[in-house]
Amino acid sequence: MEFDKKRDFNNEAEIFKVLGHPVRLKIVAGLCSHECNVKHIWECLGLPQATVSQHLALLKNKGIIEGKREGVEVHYSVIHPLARKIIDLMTRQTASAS
Amino acid sequence: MEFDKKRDFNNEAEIFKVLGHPVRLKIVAGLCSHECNVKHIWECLGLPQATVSQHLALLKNKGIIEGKREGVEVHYSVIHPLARKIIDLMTRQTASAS
DNA sequence: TGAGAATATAGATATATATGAATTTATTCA
DNA sequence: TGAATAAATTCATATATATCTATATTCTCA
Repeated sequence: MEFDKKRDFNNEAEIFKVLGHPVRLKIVAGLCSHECNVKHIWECLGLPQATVSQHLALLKNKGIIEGKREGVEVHYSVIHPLARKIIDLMTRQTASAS
Repeated sequence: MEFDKKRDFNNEAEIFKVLGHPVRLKIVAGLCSHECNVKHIWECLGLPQATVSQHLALLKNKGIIEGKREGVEVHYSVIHPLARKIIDLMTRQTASAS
């Protein structure tokens, strides 16, 4: 049976849902190549600090990124293997996926 | 600059957003292995017909699936290449992605 | 043509999410 | 300690989404 009531993908759906926001996707894609601090992110993206911070909090709660405090700054990096693979796949697609 | 204000992933984010719902993800995953009609889907999933139909409409509008009418029935299949690859990646992960 | 089955759509309502402003917490360093 | 900077949290509000019920559409076939 290809549609199995019992075999669900709830965890995976959670991941997609979180990645399914342009700002968060941009953040995760950026963090995939360079871990960095929060200020750098919101300055680059031209977004309010609070907005970025809230997106980061969500990403952290879902286990997609993790933050390490280094002095005054908190450095974030992507720790979720599937998320990383998905971003990889996506960025390799370049323009063909629109 | 790893966070580029101009280089966005809006199209990709749309795809993730649509896949980021347990029911839709299950539908798309199922359709990846077998195209089939609507009744089969909602019967297997144990969901109201209207609910499934609306999820299908959304998936169709986003270009992830397409429906072909065959007599009384409409058969759906996955047509979005990136979506297909993502589902592939996901199902290959099995239990490791939770 | 008209009954019946398969899908789709509309409208209503509950819930979730996004964002901005203001505030708070955490940390450094003079 | 206290000023300054980085980040997180809270609260209010606007917007989007999910789902249900009811209804409409599309097609087949007797």
